[in-house]
Amino acid sequence: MPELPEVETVVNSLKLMVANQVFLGCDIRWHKTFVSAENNFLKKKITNVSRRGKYIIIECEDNYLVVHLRMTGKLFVINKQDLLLPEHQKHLRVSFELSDKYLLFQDQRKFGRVYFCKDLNWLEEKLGPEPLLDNFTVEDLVGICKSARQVKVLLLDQSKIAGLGNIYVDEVLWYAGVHPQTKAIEIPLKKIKLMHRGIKDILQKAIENKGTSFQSYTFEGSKKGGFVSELKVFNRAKAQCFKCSTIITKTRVGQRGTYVCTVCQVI
DNA sequence: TATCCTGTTACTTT
DNA sequence: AAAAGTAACAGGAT
Repeated sequence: MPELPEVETVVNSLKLMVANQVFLGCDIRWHKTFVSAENNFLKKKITNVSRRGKYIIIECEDNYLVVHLRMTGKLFVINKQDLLLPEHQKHLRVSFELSDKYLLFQDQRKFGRVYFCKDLNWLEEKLGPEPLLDNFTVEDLVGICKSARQVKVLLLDQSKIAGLGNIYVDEVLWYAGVHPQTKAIEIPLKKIKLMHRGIKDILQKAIENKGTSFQSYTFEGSKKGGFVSELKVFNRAKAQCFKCSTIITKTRVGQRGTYVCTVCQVI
């Protein structure tokens, strides 16, 4: 479910609710979810919540709690008296007791992870640039595209560019008129510029709509993002292309379901 | 009932 | 370097 815009939405809502709250307790219900050996964040105050790629970073004084939602993770805050409600206990993997709230991590498929760490170097080492920062330029994208890999697979590689997932890569490539199986090195500069524009604009618009909710993604427990109605190709198999009316087809690229207009997006 | 599908990532093999 | 396969999981759709 969650790509950059969804993670950003979760971070924005969390920020307001957990600022200055202190970690009082931690209840790990599914052992594999909490990866780190250390966990001495108890008694520490939450000083900031931010995002790097698809990772949520909860800063507590000089330490960090890092959360990756993977496919079905949900991270949200509830009032203390609501902990035992069935909808909160369902798929609950970790609960953190805060000063006057609970921070819950639910995860149906158990792929999500929570890390405790003393620095973020390991994240910086594995993640490419943040696409929404002004310092992510067309030249950066040109550099990334100096590769013979299929462009969709390349854009999904978090070490090349951070935050894009299956939905937004398909949207960007449709916007730019690039077929997902094009070898990146063969994409003309003109289209790389369009991809760059698409990455910035589509992610930004998705954030404004609080993300794309298909099956499981929600924020603040159960609120849904509204970007589904703005999608141009993703999940539109057998529907008409908004540019040329051709029927959108679904294929597989890099083992991922991929939506494409074979007329607008040529290799 | 059985099989296939899913918005992620890490690891191994080819 | 790139591609392909597998694995981690649960549950909805076909």
